[in-house]
Amino acid sequence: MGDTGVYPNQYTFSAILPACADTVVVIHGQQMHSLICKHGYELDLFVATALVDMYAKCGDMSLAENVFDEMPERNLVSWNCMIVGFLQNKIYDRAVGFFKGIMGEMLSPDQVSFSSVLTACANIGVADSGKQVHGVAVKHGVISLAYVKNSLMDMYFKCGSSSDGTKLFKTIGDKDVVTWNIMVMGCVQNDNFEEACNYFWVMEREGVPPDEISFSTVLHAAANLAALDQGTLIHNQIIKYGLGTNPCVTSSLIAMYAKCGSLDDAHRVFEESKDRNVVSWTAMISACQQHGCAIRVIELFEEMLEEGINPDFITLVCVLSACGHTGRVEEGFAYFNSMTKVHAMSPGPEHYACMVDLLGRAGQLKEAKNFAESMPIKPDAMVWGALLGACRSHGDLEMGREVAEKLFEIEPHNPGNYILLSNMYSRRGMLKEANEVRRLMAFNGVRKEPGCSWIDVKNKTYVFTAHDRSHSRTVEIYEMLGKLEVLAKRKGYVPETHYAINDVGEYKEQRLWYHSEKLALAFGLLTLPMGVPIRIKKNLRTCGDCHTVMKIASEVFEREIIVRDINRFHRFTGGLCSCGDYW
DNA sequence: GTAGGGTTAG
Repeated sequence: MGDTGVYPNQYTFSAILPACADTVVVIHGQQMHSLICKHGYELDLFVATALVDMYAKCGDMSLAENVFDEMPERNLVSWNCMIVGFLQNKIYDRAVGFFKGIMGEMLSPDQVSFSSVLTACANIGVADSGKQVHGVAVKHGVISLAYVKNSLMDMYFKCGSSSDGTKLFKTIGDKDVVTWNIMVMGCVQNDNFEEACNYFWVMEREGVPPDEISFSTVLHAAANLAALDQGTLIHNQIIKYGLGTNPCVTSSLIAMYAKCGSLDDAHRVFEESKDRNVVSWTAMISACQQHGCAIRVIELFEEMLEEGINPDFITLVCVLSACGHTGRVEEGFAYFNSMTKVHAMSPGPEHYACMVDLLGRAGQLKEAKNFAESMPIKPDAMVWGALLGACRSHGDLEMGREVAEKLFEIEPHNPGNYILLSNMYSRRGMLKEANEVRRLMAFNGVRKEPGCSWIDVKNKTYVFTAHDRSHSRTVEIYEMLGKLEVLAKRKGYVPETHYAINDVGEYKEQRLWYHSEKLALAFGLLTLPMGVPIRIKKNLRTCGDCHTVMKIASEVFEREIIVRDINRFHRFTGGLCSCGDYW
């Protein structure tokens, strides 16, 4: 255009600016901005609004605000662009501020303003301002508009008022797929995974076709329930709706199968997926990580890089922790350094925690501590938690105590830290100190979450707590455990009594023997036919003693036993565990 | 020219 003697006008600039925004490179936009000034269109309402939008999309809200401030006149779209800009740049309180600004002018907010500001409120996470916006929306008569009511509902769920969210859901007559997705997600956020699945099937029955977001959400719920049957049913629906190759859906499928204990199915989905992106690769990498296949994690990561796909920060969490699992200290450091040097990422607390864990596991406790203390960002609970875990594994009580003190300050309500330190004391026979830690825990009002395990037999779920005697086949279960005890002791089993710290003497040994996962195991041995794997799920980490017993049971009964605890899988066969005794 | 729901981790 420059050579043709034809000059761009305001329409040209309004049309070209969105393209600059799409490149998300602020430099192009700034060049265009200079050109606009040269031609004298910077004060034009439409051009300036497009400039605001462009700067917002390029992530520079201060430049966007400069343009906005210089505008001689602004319409509702200009204001909305500021709200959306702050929202997309995660500066939520300013988005709310600009919403209030609209009402200070003689303008009336529209559904764009409402749905955007409600999303900002949802992200702030406190219902106060969201509730006020609710009132304003009612006054402006926009409450029945789909975007507004959906955003409002989502705001209530994200701000912890799920009863308000559910109430709103029930009043919505014309529920679209987004309405349903928010409801399913609302259940997931409240850990009501079964209810999440139920809502999904109701939606399906009511004839609302699920989209990829519906599937990834409900698969997340099924994964959390470790419900393979449910997950497989959902997979059938995915195929029915033709979303079997959608990368977002395949990522969730891979994660679901992995979390339900079926690495083979996860792998099959991954192999069959054609357009893989960083998320689906990471899902597969993480699946291997959860199943203790650290070498495969590193192989997959290298394959991914060869295919020219850039990792994200979650990929690196998996890779670094795989290096830690296999004692690859040098490789771990090389990958860690590659984050800044090759992948242009700055490591987050998670990555530093992985490195502390890596050094700690390798027995380099001093180096691990130095690493934590010389981090460029302030070490958080995750980092100190990794170091405490290492102190426990290597029996460094002195450092453990020091680190635990820090953790008690940073996160006084996490029971895990107290239990870890207390167990370190009792392992050394320092029962008085162990009890003191327990007392401190009680003093701070912290309670250990009661452990429970569950097992599915013939489509029914049976839940066990420690010492549970509520099951109708309790007598047989305890008989089976007695039999197992004899066989285990014959194999050289010695109870690892430091895992049951509150008790003393023989009683202590007994308490250990009736942990929930052992009860579930006994029930599985009784009810499931040979050749069928015994799948047990636990809400906490499994204890070392149970881990030992599971290994022995897999050998003496010739059974495959799969225990899914809070953060990983243990697959026991022939006296060995897939985790390589590392978890 | 502006808008709602999520995917991979520990």
